[in-house]
Amino acid sequence: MNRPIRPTPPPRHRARIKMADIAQMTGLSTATVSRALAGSSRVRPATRAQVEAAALAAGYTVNRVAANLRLQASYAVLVLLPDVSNPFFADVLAGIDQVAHEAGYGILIGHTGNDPAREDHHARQYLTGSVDGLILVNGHLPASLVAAQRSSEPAAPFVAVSERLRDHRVPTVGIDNGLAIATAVEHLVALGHRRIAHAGGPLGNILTEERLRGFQEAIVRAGLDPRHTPVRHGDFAIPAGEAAADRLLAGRRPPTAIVCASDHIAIGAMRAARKRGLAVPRDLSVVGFDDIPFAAAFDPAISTVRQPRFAMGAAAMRLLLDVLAGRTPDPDEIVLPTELVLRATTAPPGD
Amino acid sequence: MNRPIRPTPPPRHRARIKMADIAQMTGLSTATVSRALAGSSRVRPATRAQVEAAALAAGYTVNRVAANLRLQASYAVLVLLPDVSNPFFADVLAGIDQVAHEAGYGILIGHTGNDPAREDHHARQYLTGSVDGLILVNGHLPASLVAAQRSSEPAAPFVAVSERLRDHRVPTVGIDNGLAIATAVEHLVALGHRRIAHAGGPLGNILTEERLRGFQEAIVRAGLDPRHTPVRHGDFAIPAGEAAADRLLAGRRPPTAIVCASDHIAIGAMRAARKRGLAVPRDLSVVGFDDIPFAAAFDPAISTVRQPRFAMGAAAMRLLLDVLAGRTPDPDEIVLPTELVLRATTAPPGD
DNA sequence: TTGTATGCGTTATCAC
DNA sequence: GTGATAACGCATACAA
Repeated sequence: MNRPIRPTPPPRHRARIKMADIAQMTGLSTATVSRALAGSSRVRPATRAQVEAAALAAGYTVNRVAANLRLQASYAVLVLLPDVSNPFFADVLAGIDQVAHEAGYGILIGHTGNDPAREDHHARQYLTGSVDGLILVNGHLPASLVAAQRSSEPAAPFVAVSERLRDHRVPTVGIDNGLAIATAVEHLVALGHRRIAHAGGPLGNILTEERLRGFQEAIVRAGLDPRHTPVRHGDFAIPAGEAAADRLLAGRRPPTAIVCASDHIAIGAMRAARKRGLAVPRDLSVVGFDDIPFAAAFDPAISTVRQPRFAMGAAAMRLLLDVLAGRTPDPDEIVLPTELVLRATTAPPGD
Repeated sequence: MNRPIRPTPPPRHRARIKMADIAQMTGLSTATVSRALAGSSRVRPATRAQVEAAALAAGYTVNRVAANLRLQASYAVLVLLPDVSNPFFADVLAGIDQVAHEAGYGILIGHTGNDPAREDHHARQYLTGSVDGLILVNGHLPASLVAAQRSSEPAAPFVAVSERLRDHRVPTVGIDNGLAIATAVEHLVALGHRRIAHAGGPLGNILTEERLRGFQEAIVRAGLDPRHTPVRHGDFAIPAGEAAADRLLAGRRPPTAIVCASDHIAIGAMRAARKRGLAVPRDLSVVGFDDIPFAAAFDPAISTVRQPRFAMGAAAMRLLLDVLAGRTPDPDEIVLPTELVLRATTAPPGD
């Protein structure tokens, strides 16, 4: 049991002014003050103005905690991110934020660092009142939610983005990873490449598996010899890409193109190529995945698979709003289209 | 007045189990259940075990909203970020997170998008109970906090990181921007550069001004001719860096080195150089600022000023803990050391 | 060691 | 259109 630690005794800084104070100042009841502040139509305009003036003068703001307790809702959702620094998430967040804002919801971001304990902590902590729902971005299903979801009870208020959850029926928005990779492979094949490698993500990851399968199927469809289409796995980061490419390029007949599972991997692959004196794209073509902002800034600018990040976030929030409103989302799995962005890292094979 | 919009009526999904239920299940009072769950020493071990078993079986978790209302504290802090995607913030967050975690606090992240309205919204919304304090990272002082801070009242529970707040006495942790830039200039001077330019951040920004001043003072100290040390301003992003360098390099006697106010600006500057057929560092030396993760991955690897991001976050959280504990932080302005990281974008001038 | 009762600051129901 | 009051779920002072 992880027991809440209560650290320092909470020393109040300055008695916060409350609704009763405003009521007293205006000579009204808290009921009327509440109604006026909430924008109820059942309060005389003059009264409302008076209340608003008093609140402004006193610097009063409704205590959300008390209101939430009474309302049994917070109009806020928690977005669980494994790693806030990943530029991939920025636009997803923006999409979530926009839809949430329009619907009168606020968003909070929880950083889990891929730590299941953190995920669980956040989920437990905030799902008991502080937020109305959860959006899981590329994360795992917090353990405390698994139990709830396993039973055939009404859907808990959460949805997943990007990474489909294994073995759980959770509303999800994502992309067709297999198709996206296949598009990249087909582009390289059309360019004349016959020895195409894949630098994939971590094994065990669903995205990795979908991309790997898409790669292999595209290779088969193109009639390429699987012996010349090697695959290496690592995580999604730069060093892993460099390591993967190091090994991929070390063979007797190295690939002329590498399809990567992330832009970071692509950057690592280009480092490896450079070390060997290989020029991109002349000696080696590289395709990334995600189209992070840096992809276009890199030298050479990276050809990559663009994910509709903003739309993914927006769709996820809409899904969550459905769940929160008690509707069962239909469809509950949304697949958004990707786009192959051709820049400067792909060219016909040199030899 | 921005009146709270209350969107859909909050349909409860499933009557949440509460402490009274656990009390009933165990035949104890809610008081004892509460004590057992809170880890009070004044409860018999057997009783505690019984309560924990029941809670576990029922999947019960304490309702934080109710507890917070009662405790008048949430043991959570809100970190306000202008832009979650900026890789600069990741380590700062990690530093905050670690110290917070050790002290029994949780952190929530608010994304403001540099929108004062958002900042204010977050500040008001969450400072009324949902969180105990605020950490402003590189942001502005939310309007609703300005009033509180202006008066000579006890410090409101918030601190600032990175960007010093103008005209307000707020505990702050940052770096010596002027010194940092000066170090870069001195390095270039030692290399033999005499025509050094500065591609700065947005005017009006405190960081920009400190860096600019540091640049100019270092130039004077080195005895360089100010006519050969031009300055351009833009925002901190890549395109601005490219534009600035475009103009800087267009003169009759262009600079042989550019000191940039961010790594992004440096990347933009290198694009501009490339367009003109200038090789970095042979024809142009470039120094960035921040040492974002990409700086080392870039080709060529960027020489840059490293900020102690993790330490900055950790120090900020410690400062906030002081304020939350009712202590007046001393010192209330912490300046952490930077480090010039030499990589592959600086060399003696070519001509 | 445990139970009873009260209040944290709101909002909603019901009177008026 | 406004006021009194109960209830949201929990933690603690006080009693036992």
